[in-house]
Amino acid sequence: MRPNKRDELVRKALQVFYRDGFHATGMDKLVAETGVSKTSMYKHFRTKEELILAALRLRDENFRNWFLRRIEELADTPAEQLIASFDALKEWFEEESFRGCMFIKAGAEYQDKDHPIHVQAAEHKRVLLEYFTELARKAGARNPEKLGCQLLLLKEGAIVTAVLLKSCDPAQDAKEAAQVLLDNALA
Amino acid sequence: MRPNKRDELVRKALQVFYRDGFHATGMDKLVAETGVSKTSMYKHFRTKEELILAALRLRDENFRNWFLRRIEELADTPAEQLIASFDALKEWFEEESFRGCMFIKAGAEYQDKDHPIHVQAAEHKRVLLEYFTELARKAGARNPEKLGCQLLLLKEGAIVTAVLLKSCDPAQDAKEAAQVLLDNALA
DNA sequence: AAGTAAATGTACCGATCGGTTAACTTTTTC
DNA sequence: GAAAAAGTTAACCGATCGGTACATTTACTT
Repeated sequence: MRPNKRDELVRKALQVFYRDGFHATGMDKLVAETGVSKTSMYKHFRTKEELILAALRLRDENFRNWFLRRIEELADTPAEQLIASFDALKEWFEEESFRGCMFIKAGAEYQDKDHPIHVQAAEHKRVLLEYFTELARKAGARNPEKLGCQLLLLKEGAIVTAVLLKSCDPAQDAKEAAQVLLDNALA
Repeated sequence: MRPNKRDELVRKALQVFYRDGFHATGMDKLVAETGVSKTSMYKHFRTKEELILAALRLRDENFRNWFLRRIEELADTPAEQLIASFDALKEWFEEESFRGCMFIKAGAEYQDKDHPIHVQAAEHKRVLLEYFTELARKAGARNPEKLGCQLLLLKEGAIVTAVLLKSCDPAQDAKEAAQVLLDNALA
């Protein structure tokens, strides 16, 4: 049971789950797309749920790595970084493979608040909220918790709007809104 | 094929789809919960997709009826109504049966932009965007399209955050953010 | 009351669901 | 180089998927 084989399976599963959804993706499809046999798959992951959780962990790592790094590349000060995060979002939306937020979708397909998949999706959002809040604090916002949450609302709203509406430019509108909220929180 | 029977089936299907999701809800479960036979169900709806579309239409009607009416009850002027919409949202979030936005979930489970279910979910959001934009115009906003979209972002973000995070109060934070954006758009 | 058309229920279709059994290769260990 | 351990395979499990065929019951027309 080579660990790199397992990683490869998680990577591929992540792709397919993100593209096609969780319930809509059967283990047989995963097995066919990875080229591995079903028994091998179940040697690496005891259940489909365990595979989904592994895929979500990888997604969390990949996305946060990319998002935070990109923000730091785009801006230097905390205040500028809060705004730049919406430029990073825009880049994400414009990727051909963009299909919305995997954790929103996970939370939507597994709605029970005690379900491990729901819990893990919530954890991802909680960490991002902390990141925004910390940046807001460093930027000197009057109420960093509130500003952090408000910017998170804009980010989440922009994501679901980018999925459903092509008429408007949610990343740009969210960025301008963020600027107004930030100015207000600093004044 | 009494039309009221059909309506009753759609009502029940809406409940179950909203509670358990689309892919996770089989026609057999629907048939069991409605007490009708499978053949009858398929006399009313040629496919599961047709039933889902009917349920979404009903949801669109129900939600918009409630939301717009509640906003008008809560406030008189367009500017106040834009803000009051977040009080209405808060009431929705606090309902025991609240499970997020059915159209976000539909768009998440049927991601193909040409899929009828995705199209109908997008249409719901488009209509709400128009509503916000029209209110923004009547309120005298400098750029009503932009303000309308920004308030929609706050609304959508508040919904997905209400589903995933219990730590913060998304409706309240969204309301205060909306007030800041509105003031800024009127100044 | 007879005829008929709509509505219903039972039983079933092939395909796929998540998951397992048992035999077979490959690799590791001594 | 043989035995044990690990990894892989095809075939299969009962349950459920969306959807149908067909016989039966209900309701309306005349």
